[in-house]
Amino acid sequence: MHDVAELAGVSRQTVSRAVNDKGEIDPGTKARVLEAVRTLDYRPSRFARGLVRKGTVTAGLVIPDLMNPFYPEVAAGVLEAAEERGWQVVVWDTRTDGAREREALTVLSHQVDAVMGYLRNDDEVLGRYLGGMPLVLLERGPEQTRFAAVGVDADAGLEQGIAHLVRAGHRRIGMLDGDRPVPGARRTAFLAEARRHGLPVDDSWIVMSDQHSVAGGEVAMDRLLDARPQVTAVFGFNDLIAVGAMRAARRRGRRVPEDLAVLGFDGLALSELVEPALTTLHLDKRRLGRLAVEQVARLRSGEEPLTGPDAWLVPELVVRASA
Amino acid sequence: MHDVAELAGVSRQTVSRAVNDKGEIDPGTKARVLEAVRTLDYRPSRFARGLVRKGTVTAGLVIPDLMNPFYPEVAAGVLEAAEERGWQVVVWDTRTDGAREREALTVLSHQVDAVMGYLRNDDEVLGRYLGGMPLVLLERGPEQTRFAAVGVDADAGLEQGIAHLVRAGHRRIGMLDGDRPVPGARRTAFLAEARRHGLPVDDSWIVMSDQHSVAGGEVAMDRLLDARPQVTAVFGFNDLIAVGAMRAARRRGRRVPEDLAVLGFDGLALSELVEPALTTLHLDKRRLGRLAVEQVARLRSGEEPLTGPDAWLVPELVVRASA
DNA sequence: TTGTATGCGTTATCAA
DNA sequence: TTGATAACGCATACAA
Repeated sequence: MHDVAELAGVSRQTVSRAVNDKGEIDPGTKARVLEAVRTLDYRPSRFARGLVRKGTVTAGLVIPDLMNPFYPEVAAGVLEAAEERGWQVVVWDTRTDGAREREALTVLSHQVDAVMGYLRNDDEVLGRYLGGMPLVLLERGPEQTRFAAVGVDADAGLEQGIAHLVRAGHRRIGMLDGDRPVPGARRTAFLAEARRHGLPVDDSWIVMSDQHSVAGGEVAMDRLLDARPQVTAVFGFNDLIAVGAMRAARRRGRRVPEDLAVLGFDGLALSELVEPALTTLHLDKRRLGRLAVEQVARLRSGEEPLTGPDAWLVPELVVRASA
Repeated sequence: MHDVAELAGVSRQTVSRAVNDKGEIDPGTKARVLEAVRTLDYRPSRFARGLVRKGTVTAGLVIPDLMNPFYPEVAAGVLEAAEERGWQVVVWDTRTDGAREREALTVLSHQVDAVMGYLRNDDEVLGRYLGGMPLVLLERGPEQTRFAAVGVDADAGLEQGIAHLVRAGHRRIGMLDGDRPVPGARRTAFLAEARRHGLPVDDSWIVMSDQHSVAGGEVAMDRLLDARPQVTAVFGFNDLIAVGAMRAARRRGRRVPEDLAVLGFDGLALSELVEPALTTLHLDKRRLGRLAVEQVARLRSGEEPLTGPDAWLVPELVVRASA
């Protein structure tokens, strides 16, 4: 800025006026200044600006895997709501790696005003890396964290899902669980519903899929079919895993849904496109993202964050051909 | 910071030391300072920090639609490469809206150090909104812009694609084009290849799909089948449109690939999951994203940006069941 | 181990 | 219409 002022033969203050399109400046000098700006390729420092002009809000969004179509949709909701508030969003993909997640927090805690995201590290670790930064957790049970959170009501979802399967006559229902740091709410809800319906189902009917992907679902389904060949229906942790289950089952000669019913979770666009189309517990992922932004806003304004039903979206059973 | 220093009974300098984990500080005072930090909920201003510590780089990434699985994959590449360089990325979803895109540029030009993305506005407009900010354009032809760019070699792709269809005996080949601000390279390449092979194909065999989505592809395919019922193969602007084409064709009683061969573009994960699996011109989208980051780095360092083959990825024909 | 002085690049205030 | 001066909040060099 100093150089520009010198080249244009004015003070730095006048440079500021020209660059920011203020009034109170002679059109001639303004042109001269802008000319100097161009020749010197000068651009104002965003830091100096931010220091003196308050009001720019930047939030961090941490997600495990952009390749899983679930997260882009949540992110779309976040970006949309952030834009409406005039916020910017720095996105970080941890590729489901705890260490990378901590790195993300380290960096973001210095560079943004609040963080939201799917985080695997536990409260204690998060607190250490956060340094007082407001945090909104996605998808962590209300009693599982001291931070503000938004998430999914797995109980309500599985109540519908299992009831649907049982209504269709299934009793030997397996589950392909996702690999999560905390014992998942979906698994817990699955077992609770199984018990409630008196199904002959316990932990041995659950197989972990170490990847939240179609490939992971295929592998897991192979294992489930080996361990529990008598299974007639399977609930997938998410749609990708459920699609993998369908593929593995069909590869092994089982027809879907005749020999094996498949129920997914999330309601991805993909679920309508596979064959047979996937019956799934559909979630409003975009709304989840918007809700996260609202929680951040509450944190920032000192309001009480949302809790209970307001912060816990209920999935909706969408019945298609697979179950 | 001042308040913290006062509460802890030290100078601001000592606060800085405590907060930044420097040596040269008595453990006792450090604890006292951190205590004060906590009670006052103090967090350093990222602007003041940035002002004094150089080196934080933030890039902007502008994409048209996070819901189209193509873009998250590019974004994943961008984030990955950015992380390796220690950069942060502010993501903006324009929802394919030119005005929203200009707003993004307005904001980002003040808040980041460089911008990359899929932009519809033309060079002149971009220049006006950019204010000197370095820009890397994705997917704009080399001769179509004065900015640095990375993209896809549609010619090379369609050469393989059309040759494959012709080899299988197709001559009446239609295209479902995407709706783009500039006349698309894919369309041009499609027509050139059709001519080269002497196919009876011209603009009347091309239908615009106003949405880059499965639904858009369905609608467009309906229109194509109405206009050109004799079509035996169709090339979709992208995989989503191609999948839509398959669905429309089958809905109207045409078998794929027996009655209608379908060729996609992009190589999304989805293309393997639909039935029949989609033959497509597969693109390394993650690499595209990484390349964009490299271009930004070159721009920043004053190096010559990549051009020609280095910046233009060649798609690879992946033959599956649909064609 | 701690404090003082200085500067980072910008805008706001006020005087010229 | 312009310029001088004082913040903005922090970190670095140097002195104590």
